[in-house]
Amino acid sequence: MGIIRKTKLVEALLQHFEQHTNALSVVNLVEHFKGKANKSTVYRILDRLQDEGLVHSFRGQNGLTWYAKCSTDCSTNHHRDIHPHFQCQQCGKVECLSIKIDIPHVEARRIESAEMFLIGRCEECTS
Amino acid sequence: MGIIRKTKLVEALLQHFEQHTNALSVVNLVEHFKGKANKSTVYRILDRLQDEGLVHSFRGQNGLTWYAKCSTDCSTNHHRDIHPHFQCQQCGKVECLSIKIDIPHVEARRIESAEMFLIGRCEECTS
DNA sequence: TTATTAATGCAACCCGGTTGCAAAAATACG
DNA sequence: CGTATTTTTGCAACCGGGTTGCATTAATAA
Repeated sequence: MGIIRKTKLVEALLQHFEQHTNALSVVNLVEHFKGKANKSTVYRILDRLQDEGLVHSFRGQNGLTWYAKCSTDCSTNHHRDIHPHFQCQQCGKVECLSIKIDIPHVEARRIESAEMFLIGRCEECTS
Repeated sequence: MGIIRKTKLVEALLQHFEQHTNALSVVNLVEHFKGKANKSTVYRILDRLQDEGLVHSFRGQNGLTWYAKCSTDCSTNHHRDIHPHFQCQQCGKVECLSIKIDIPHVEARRIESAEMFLIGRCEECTS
């Protein structure tokens, strides 16, 4: 009854996520699987993996979509994980930061989720 | 020597921002000025206004671009204002929150800027 | 093994945003 | 004020990330 089928491409994508701790942009993924998978297929597999709670997505610098492997505390129904994402403006890599961000309490508004995107320099690129 | 010219459209856009305290999506602006201004022109004026430090932009829910009037503490060279943005998931309105977000210190990374986007319900939409 | 259902490829499409260029509007200047 | 200069604008075409409908193919169920 597994509603998501383990096709070759699904396996390939999952394996790719295992091998890359950093986040991956959809554009890169489409490029990487060019010839092996159709663009639409990549998009649809990512959707499914996100529905399954295996990966999560967020938007980066130019409104581009990024995906990263979910950590253990990222369950199926509890998306939009409450951790910030970081991009190094030098080398361009994007990663999940394993710290909790505190969601501000705002008067007269009920906050239900929050996204934080940090831009800076990673250790390697700090000269 | 004002490097930005005060054309009718620039005035119109500025006035529009005066009248709307909430943030405005570019899509809405283009729609609103349809017939009076070309799409490209709207984009270009917004760019210029941002360069002048009169408005600032950020990305909302679907990677769409939003603009809002800069507050007094938002100077020309100090962009990407350190305040969070909020969108009501019920009525869709987007606004700047006049609270400071504390940028987390992250080990082995130099953080240079941060963006926070909050999703929830505004007072009117909280039943 | 076959029937069923989900996944894939393809091609066309959608839409937010950008660009090159000629025409029009602002500003500078004599 | 009138002209030269520079910035803006409109237009039309384009770019690219992302989506969709549909027929074909691959997984799973039975």
